[in-house]
Amino acid sequence: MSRVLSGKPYVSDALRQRVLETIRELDYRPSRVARSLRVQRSRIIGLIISDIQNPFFTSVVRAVEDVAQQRGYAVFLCNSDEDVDKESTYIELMLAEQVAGMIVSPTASSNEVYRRLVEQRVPVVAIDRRVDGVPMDTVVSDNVHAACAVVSHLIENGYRRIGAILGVPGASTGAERHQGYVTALAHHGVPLLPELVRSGLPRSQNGYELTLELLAQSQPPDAIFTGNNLLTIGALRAIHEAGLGIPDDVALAGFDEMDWMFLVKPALTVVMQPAYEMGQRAAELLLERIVDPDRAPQAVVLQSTVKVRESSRRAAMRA
Amino acid sequence: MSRVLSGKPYVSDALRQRVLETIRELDYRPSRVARSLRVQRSRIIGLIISDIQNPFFTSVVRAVEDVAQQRGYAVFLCNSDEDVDKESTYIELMLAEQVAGMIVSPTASSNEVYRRLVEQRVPVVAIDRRVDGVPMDTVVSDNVHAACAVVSHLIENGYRRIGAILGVPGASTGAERHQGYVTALAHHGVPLLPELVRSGLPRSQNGYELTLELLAQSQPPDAIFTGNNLLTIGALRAIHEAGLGIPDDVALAGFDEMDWMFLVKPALTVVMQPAYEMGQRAAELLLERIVDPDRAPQAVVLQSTVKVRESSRRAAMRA
DNA sequence: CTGTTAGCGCCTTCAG
DNA sequence: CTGAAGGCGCTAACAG
Repeated sequence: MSRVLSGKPYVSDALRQRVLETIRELDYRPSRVARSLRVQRSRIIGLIISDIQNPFFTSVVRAVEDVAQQRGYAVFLCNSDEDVDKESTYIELMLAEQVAGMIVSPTASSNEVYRRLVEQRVPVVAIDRRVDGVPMDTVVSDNVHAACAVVSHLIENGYRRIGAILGVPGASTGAERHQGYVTALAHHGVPLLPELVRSGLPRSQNGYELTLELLAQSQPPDAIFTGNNLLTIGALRAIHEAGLGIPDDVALAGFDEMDWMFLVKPALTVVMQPAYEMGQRAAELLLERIVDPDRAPQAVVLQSTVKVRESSRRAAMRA
Repeated sequence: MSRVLSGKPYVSDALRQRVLETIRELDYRPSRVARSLRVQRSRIIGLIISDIQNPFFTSVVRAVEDVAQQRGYAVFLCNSDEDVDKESTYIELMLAEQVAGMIVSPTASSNEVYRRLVEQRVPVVAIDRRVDGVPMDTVVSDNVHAACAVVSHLIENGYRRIGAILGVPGASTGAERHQGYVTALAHHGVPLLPELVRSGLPRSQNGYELTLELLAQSQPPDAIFTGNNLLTIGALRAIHEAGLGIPDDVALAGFDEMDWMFLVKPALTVVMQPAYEMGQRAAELLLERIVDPDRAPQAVVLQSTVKVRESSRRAAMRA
């Protein structure tokens, strides 16, 4: 019976038929649980993302699912909600469920859990964010470069008081995008104004509040760079509510997965991360590592797309 | 040992301490797989949604996760991608994984799989969409009424050629929202123009294409009702790209989970479903049914929020 | 209170 | 090629 199901050879056709028929009659379905217990490994990939409401991650999910399904794996998805404790709890849970491996977008760039996973040869891939000091498979995008390109474009269009709203620097994405911003300013000889830089957890509500803070200053910025999808949508809302026009009163440029900014046409420049490709690459890396747990760790850096809109009237005037 | 872990009584404190210490020393972690095999049931809730990229469902996911976590359950999420076969496959998978129960947003309103689940006493709750002819727990929103309210508001603001872009009628949401649209027209004595009604899978690309179709007609609509989040965003994009103003060239009203329409201020009216509450209720119903598999099925209908913006100049003129 | 044991359903191995 | 048996890690039941 077992041999028939697992497609093993050495079974006569007659017996095979008989077994197949009985299976149908009894509406028998194999227990994956028992199988997992026996082989000490399931056909499940764990995917732990830090915010299921962020379209970047939903694209990642779709990609991982597509690759996994194609290779006969199911995906077990958890949402750590930018909470390190939840993240660790879910990792434990995945372990207890005997997942074949996991893909995680780490909430913080240092977390001892990952060292243990790697040492215990648990297949694991970090996506979107790096983990410091642990040699593991990683898929990220070119954050420094993309942020630098966007901010440079603002500068080249005549903006000088450029505010920044970034994710918390605990995650590598926040730190790297901040670095890109600083680099762009330095490169063009534009002074860095610390009072125009804010950071918070990457949620649209924070983007909204931090933008209002910037706009309320006695000398508000003439442009704002947003270092994350959700911060962007929050900033957009704040600027609209403040009754300001984009880009004439204040320009806006930054990360945008859903093309929100181009939809409402206020942005000079947006960055789109290759979310789907990142998810695919992560899933592929994971499957490779499941096959060969001792392969050397790989770090994949994918390129973001920087979309530039023709400059606005005001931008043209300034230039 | 087992008794200590499961918090059973009848264990001396001395022994309990000794066991606890040994557990720590060995870094022992119980296998949920073995446990599931033994008790023939896991502490996992299966959640099968039809589109992970739809913000409505991501809210549902968050809600289900929150309730589940609070009650000691983990959530196993799958994305059926509006594909009946994927949906059935995932249901089988959940069964094979011995989930404690599942919450599903059914892709089609008739699917024999659900009858079997209910007959076999598998705890299952339908969310967002109804399944015909199977007595099961269901959580939906007041689609007919909400759609009717939105369309009525358009009519009361002077619009007469009101187009509609709806999800496929196979899902109960599409059918019910269509009915709300028809009811509103009839109630106000406005003729139903079949050439202004379109439907497709609820994806933004479809909203985009169907809107362009409506706008390309020799007598285009003066307002469009969109029966789904993603269709709304697609319609918004199409209207923008066509260079038309909202609501002066064409008004837009419909379902919108993310407040996109109010963000860009073109909408007269939007409907927001109580996504989070729906998820909560579904999770609660499921947990109740897990406890008592023989309880009578409940159908919960939650109320949507209809947000009305002050009418635009043109709307005021018309009225 | 504590120690032992059977068996959940599967896969692998070994014997026929 | 086919049948039988052991054991994955756990819990429930039973015996001390």
